[in-house]
Amino acid sequence: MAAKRRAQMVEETRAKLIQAARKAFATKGYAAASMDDLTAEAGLTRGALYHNFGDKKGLLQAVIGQIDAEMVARMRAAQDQAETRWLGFLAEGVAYIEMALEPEIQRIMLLDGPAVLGDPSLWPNQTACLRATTQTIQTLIDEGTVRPMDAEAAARLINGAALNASLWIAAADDPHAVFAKAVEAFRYLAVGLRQAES
Amino acid sequence: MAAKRRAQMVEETRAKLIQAARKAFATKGYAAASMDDLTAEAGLTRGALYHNFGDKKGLLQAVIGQIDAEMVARMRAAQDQAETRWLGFLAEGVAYIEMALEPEIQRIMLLDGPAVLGDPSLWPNQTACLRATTQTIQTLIDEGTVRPMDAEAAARLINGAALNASLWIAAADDPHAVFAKAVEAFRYLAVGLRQAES
DNA sequence: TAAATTGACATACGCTCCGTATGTTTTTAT
DNA sequence: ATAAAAACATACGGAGCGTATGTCAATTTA
Repeated sequence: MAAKRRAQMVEETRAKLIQAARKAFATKGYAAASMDDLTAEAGLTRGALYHNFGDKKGLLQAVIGQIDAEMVARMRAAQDQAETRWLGFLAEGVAYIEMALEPEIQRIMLLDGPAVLGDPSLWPNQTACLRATTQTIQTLIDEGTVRPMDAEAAARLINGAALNASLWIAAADDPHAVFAKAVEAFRYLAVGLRQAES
Repeated sequence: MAAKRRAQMVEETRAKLIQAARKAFATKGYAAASMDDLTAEAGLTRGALYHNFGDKKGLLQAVIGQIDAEMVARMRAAQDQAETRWLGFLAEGVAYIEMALEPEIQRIMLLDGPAVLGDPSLWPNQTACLRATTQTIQTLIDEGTVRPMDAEAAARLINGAALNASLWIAAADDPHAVFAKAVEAFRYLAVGLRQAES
């Protein structure tokens, strides 16, 4: 039984560090988050951190990987409960906007992540979100709902539009009203992708 | 004549610092750019920097203000030489994508800027680019080319799409091919904004 | 024009923080 | 049972930011 204790303990400390990092990065931002404070709050020291993640950027990567997985799950959920594929695609976009409204996701995934690790498309995970959107669009192209075009290109632009919408909403005085405007504009934009009726 | 010498010298040192900062921020990134090295290359010390810009973020703001002005000028130029307003709008978007391909703009305006200063919509300048796009869209709405909708919302989503397109292109192995795909997708998206023919 | 004051910039200091190098203890392997 | 290795803590050095203080030129005032 001691054979498993080892790996389990390691997994626990990694989880503790990631959780503490999520909190610190989200509230203070990556640059202002102190590794000493961070590890202390997890009941550890910087030694554990450097042993497990190499450096500060490594820790950020781990945090991003965790959040990314959660985002994909939520996008799938939104898509699955839509009636048609097209509506599922729209729901996916709206779900993305909603997620990007959360301060934690905004700060870590949208602001600090790209600044520290470079463009998300180069990340190890390849931002699973983007893959999900690309796959959805490809399916819509195959079934003739969307014009024949590069699915990844469409996914990237759509994601970018949704992303900026979120940043806008988050900074607004009246998020609710702005959210409505953004979703309306988003639907119009998406319509541009559709195949002209034959 | 000595009355003007003073202000002129100040303006020169500010210009020197901003130029050195543009170079350093663009090549090393904001976080990795050392104020000591930066000012030394301008033939000055950190004293001048803190006196003129308050702190490191202040210097970044000044740099962003300068670049922003240049971007607006280029977008206007692209729009002015188009035949119709609608084509001018598309040209504006393409121009934005092209500009965002430049490493300096990408690093400073798109990555470090938002991460350090927060969302661009909260910047003092209010990113003049966005204003330009909003105004263009509003004109198109007024003349009936574009559906009645919130012009700023449309501008933000369009800008976001163009932005992500640029980041994608910049990270690609074959930028030229990807650029073509991105522009195609961009045009389709934009069509979604157009008024249905009556 | 001479003295005083303000402004522009340089120098010096302390503080925080990151990364690494070196221990120390517990587990795994032989 | 002893050697090796892993997990984590402790200790050290270096870099960088911001501030406080100093200095010199330029502008103002008398």
